Amino acid sequence: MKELSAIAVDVTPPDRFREYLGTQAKRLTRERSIIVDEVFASHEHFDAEQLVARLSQRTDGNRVSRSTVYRTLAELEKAGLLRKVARSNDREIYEHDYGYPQHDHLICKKCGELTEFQNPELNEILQQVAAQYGFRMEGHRLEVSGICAACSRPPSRGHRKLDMI
Amino acid sequence: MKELSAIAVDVTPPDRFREYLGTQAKRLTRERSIIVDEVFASHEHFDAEQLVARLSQRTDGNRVSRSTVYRTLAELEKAGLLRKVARSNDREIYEHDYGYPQHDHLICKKCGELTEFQNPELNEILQQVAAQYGFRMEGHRLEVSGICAACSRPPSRGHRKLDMI
DNA sequence: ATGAGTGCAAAAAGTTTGCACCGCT
DNA sequence: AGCGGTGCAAACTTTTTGCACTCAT
Repeated sequence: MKELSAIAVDVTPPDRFREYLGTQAKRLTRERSIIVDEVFASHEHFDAEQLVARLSQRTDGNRVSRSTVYRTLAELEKAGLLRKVARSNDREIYEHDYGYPQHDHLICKKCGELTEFQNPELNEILQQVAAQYGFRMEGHRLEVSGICAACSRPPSRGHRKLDMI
Repeated sequence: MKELSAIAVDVTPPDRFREYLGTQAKRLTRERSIIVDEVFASHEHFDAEQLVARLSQRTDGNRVSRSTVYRTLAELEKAGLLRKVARSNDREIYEHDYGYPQHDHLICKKCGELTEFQNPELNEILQQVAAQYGFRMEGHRLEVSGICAACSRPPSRGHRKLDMI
């Protein structure tokens, strides 16, 4: 995935999660730690199934069940650590929502690549529109679809993650 | 739903659908006609289940099965008559994509209301961004989430379609 | 101890599909 | 005739949930 650079963060994701859980009288269990570590090991977009695949097949003591993955993803979302960015192949796609700048995505219809981009004007415009409708904006989700640069040069058959039939 | 005004259309949806079907060696059956008529009877956002409910309970000769509704929605999408605008309550929400201006939506988290808005600058910005990344933009989906004007005045308990628990 | 959390299997919910029959062209 | 379309029920996918057991605090 093409990504923007990270922002300096004072508190690490695990810390922030613990913090959030504390306010909810919830516990930071071994399973939840494993999940946070795995999720924040790299700034990749992912879906629940991919995470389940990685965590439920571990043979050591770090295995986590499918149910717990789903339940924890929901907590991480509430904690502001993750957010759903898009939906692809009938699955919700998650990304880090902590320690990274606000941004939107270009989604290639051919290879599925998600490219992040930032545009300050965009938010200004949305603020204006919301104000105009008396709408209290809390967030947005913008997916620009089309064909990415790599896939636009067909001769070399550059970039086809989606060849899976 | 709050909506924008219609654009003058030369060809009616049924005509356009027939046209499309022709190019695909497909047929405009009685069932498909019933569905197009129902779908374009009003400019409302809807999901498959709502359409199924309306069409599968008819007692006269105009009943259409669930399968056919799903299959035809897919055709209407390919024909450029409908598009998925959002996902609400785990269902895809459709709207007319023919005879109506391009626009985006404000989605109220409380009542679920979809409000359409138009902003020319938005598209310009996306064009620029796409160009910058060598991305061939084909479309976009923008959902602005927050609280609508009606739901922002809680005392009167104005507007709560989602009170369904 | 005590109530939150986990894993499992079963259940939901939305959507898709195999198949036998139907009906345009 | 031939092929596309329909309806039904069963299958599938992703996500959620009931329950008995486990464990963090």
